[in-house]
Amino acid sequence: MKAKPTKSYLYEHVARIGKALSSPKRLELLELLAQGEKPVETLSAQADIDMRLASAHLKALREARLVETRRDGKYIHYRLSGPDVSQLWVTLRETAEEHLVELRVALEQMASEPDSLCSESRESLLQKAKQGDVIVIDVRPPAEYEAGHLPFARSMPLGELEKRLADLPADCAIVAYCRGPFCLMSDEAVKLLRANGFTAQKISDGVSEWAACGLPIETSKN
Amino acid sequence: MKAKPTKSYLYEHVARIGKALSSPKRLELLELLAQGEKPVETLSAQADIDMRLASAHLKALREARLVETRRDGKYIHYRLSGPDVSQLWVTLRETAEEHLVELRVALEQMASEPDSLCSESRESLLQKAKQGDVIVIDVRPPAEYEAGHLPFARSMPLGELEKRLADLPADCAIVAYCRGPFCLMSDEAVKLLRANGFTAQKISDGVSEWAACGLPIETSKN
DNA sequence: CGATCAATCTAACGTCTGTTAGATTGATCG
DNA sequence: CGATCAATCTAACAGACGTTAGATTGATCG
Repeated sequence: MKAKPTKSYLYEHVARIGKALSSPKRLELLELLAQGEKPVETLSAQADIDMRLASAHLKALREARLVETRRDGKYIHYRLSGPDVSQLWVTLRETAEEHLVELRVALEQMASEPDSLCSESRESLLQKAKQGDVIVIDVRPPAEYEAGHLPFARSMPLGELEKRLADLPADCAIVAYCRGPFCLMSDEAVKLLRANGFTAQKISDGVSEWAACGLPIETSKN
Repeated sequence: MKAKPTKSYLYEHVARIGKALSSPKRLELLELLAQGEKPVETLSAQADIDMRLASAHLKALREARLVETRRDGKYIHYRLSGPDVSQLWVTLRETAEEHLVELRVALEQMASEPDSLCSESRESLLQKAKQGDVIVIDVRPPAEYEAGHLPFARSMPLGELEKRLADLPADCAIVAYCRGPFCLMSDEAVKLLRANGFTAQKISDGVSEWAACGLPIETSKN
């Protein structure tokens, strides 16, 4: 006769996921991975931590089965182990924003371009983008754009934006987005665009938030 | 000039929520609270832990703003600070079930009545319950039923079920539910009902899971 | 008032966790 | 083959956490 697992055994397993989500660095890595598969080196650079520390945190995430790995020569690429992980991150972040006032305050203080948030609904924005009434630009690194981006969005990495201003129509409203509400790249983009006479706004959504409410995501590579 | 909070400050706040979800006992308390407001004494009894330990864990949950308190005489009642907390618990549990094989295996092993899971969709079950084609019974304690239950469900606490078998029609299919997939009460109910000649099945949903997919919840007290 | 009881507070303990830094593995490439 | 580089492993430390048990608060009630 097999010993039946106890009830607390079930909660212990769920707590494994909770533990994985209990470190700020790991959450930052998760959000970066939500932008697409990346090697450890890139992750440690983008999260601004030592590669050995990044490796340790990624090991913890892997043991909680939230991420998976793929070897490619010298590089080991990490990716989320499913779209539900990205959904979990969004739910967790939204719950934090809902209940922690300090977080909402901090978010406001960090915005260098207040009042730049596009007030439109996701659906109507999608419609306008389709009709060409607005230009939606993705200011993340090209690799992240290729891994998945909003429909009708053009890749316009923040680093190259200044050089490529001429590619944008001066008479059309521009809406920028980046990795999500915690990412400041779209904010920087709006600042730059406005300084050059463009009509620009941002949305706080990243691909995770967009996908979390059931809207489609496009990929460029096959 | 005010010092702007850094980016990692944002993740630290989200990690506060993650930390709160990183302990098995706290998760158990959260699930109990998802059934409705309860005093510490009840929580510690139902989670089978010392009241002082329960109090410590509840303090951690309160500091993460996941629960709130209300004083009523000698008793301090705890409740979830919003429906999104219950939603977060469901999302966390589902992610764990999706990615942790050990958890799925343990769940199967713990069921004393396998193959008792009702295969119907939530919507069609709701429809049948409305028409009286099935009897839906809520086998949780009465207080939890009163705090919120599935539409058309009858309160039939597990402890009183045996005495009240006569109240149930012998020719009608019965569907039992309890606190959720981790709760064994509905399983016990099915066992008891079948032993007495009834046609009985269970659903793994509790009110949290039911509400999480947008279906309505009824309350009895005003 | 003093007794009772729910709940929290405090101190103590062993354990776990995040971080750092050095050593090691494993694949690539000249 | 040795050099290089990505990534992991290991050891070590300080700090945080879960648990236990005794002391304390705060409300009720005879």
